[in-house]
Amino acid sequence: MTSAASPPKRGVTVSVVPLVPAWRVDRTFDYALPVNLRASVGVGSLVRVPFGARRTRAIVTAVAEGDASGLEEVIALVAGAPVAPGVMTEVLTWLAQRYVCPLGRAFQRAVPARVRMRVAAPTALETGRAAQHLPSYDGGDALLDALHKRTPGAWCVRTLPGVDRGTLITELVEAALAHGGQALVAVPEVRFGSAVIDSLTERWPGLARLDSAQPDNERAHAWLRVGAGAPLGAGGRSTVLAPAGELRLIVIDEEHHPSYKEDRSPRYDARKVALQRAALGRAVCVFIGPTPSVETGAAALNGAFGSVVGSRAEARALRPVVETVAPPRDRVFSRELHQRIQGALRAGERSALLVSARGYARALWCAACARSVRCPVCERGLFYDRVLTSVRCSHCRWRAPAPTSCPSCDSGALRYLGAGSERLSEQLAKAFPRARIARMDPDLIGHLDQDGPPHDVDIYVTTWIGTKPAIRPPVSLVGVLDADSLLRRPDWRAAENAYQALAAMAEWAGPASDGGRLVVQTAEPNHYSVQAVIRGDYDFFLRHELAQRAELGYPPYSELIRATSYGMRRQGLIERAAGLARAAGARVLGPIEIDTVVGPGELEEGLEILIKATDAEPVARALRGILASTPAGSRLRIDVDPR
DNA sequence: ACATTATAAATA
DNA sequence: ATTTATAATGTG
Repeated sequence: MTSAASPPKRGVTVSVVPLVPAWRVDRTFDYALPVNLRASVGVGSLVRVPFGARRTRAIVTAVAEGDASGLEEVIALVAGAPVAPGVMTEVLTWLAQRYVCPLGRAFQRAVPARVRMRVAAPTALETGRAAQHLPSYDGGDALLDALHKRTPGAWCVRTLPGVDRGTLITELVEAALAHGGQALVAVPEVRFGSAVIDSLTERWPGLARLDSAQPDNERAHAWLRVGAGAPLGAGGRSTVLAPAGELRLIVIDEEHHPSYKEDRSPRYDARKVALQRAALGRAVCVFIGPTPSVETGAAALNGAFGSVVGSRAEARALRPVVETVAPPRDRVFSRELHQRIQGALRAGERSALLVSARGYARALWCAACARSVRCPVCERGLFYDRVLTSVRCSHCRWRAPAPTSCPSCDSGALRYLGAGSERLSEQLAKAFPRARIARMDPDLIGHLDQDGPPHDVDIYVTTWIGTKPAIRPPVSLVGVLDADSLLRRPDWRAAENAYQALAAMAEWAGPASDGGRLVVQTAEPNHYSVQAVIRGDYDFFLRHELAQRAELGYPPYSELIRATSYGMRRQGLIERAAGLARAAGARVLGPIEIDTVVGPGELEEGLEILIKATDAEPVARALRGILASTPAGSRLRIDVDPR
């Protein structure tokens, strides 16, 4: 950054992105860099600059020698380590373009909450242990070779069920950092802890923990340590934006997980960001998990990604016995499932039962007029909470004391329909009086911070939230009571999510050789998502799902953008968006009317279109113009790569 | 006529 | 986002 001895004293100009998330400031600004800052400020530095009538923080995107007269001067360097080194300024600029947000909002994501702290010089990582497990995977040696030789590229590692991914990821990091550089590991859902981060911490206690489970200041410190060159950082979705200037490897654990999509602006998909970052920075990007997303599976299939898989024979050996039974009409769990639970109890083994609804009853239904009690706000069915004796709408969160008589015919013949986790526990207690039954649902989950998973239970009753590896007890029988609620969701990803959820349940039940058994209550036992779990065959699922996606033109055969307009001028706004998308060569579905929940019992009316494009980026560029000039009182929300 | 409050414009 | 100029509205 220092110009040696250049007699004609020329100035130094820096271009910066002010951290101002406004469309009016969607570009870089130039400042003069005073002599005293020339040694410490470079591309990626966080600085303070005069901006309008005030001062604001900004990130440097370029440094050039030249005439700097007439420019305002940079006031100071704010953080001791760069927050966007290497290719990060390019990545953030790309992110703002693809995900249609102002530059300042994208660049804000590179800055931690607290930033005024001293950062120690980084210490090297102790590496050199030979990989034990990866070489036994097909393609594992090729991936290790690419890491050693620093051959850039993207890889899909499909792990065997029940395998400890922490060990595999440790082996990847060892190989990548054998000759220096930096690595980042992103994991989903850090709230209940992460086995992967735990094993990385065990191997390298000094790693920079970037996850939100850390206190703000420690997290910020870890972020700056990465900026200062710390070799290894690990954390949640935002880890893909950590300031590693010498990035060699970026790992996305459980790549199929929905938490990799940010749900506030900038609505980025961390997987796409990781790929883009690796491509620009010539790093290796590894997606690892037991059930890769369809997009990633397809890329591994057609050779766009390198592919690493466990042997099919081993995968088959690790699956449980899987049974499907028809959902019983007059009760919650079938005779078959009842017998299986009894069998497990006799053998002294634990069972888990998965219910799709929390609370007591999924619906309140009037036997006199055959109508169910509906939400006055959004007209959906209400579920009944017996503890609070209230009814609640699962969509808009509206709630009220439970009615004692039918709102439409005033009859007192209200029945509880569809068992929630609470009612099921009650029925189980009657059926198996000596069994110890534990219940877990979203209302109870806050209470288990320190306790961890319940171990002294015979039957564990839970909604999907209680199946997360960090909080579930080990079991040998898993019963999914309503697989059809997964398969029939009106969502183009329903089959994929159903397969992934059922495969996770099979993994929980464990191998048949250890007595593992999965019972799935479904009216569609021949659905390929169910069949793929029975066969323990990911490729079977992928083939069938890809055929569907091709037919309907969904990813990976297109990229999606969802646009939603709100406010007085929403009609005109959404039509303008649709017109621009069509002009950019995309297909547009809709608009349809939608209600967005803005508070308990509060809905906002909107109009929504779904855009299918071969490449989302030209469409995003076209839509950018509208966003910068939406009429007052109206809003347009653009979601590229919607979840 | 002047103070208070909403609104728009600009940011090197 | 924040500030500041400007317009709009209210008050004595």
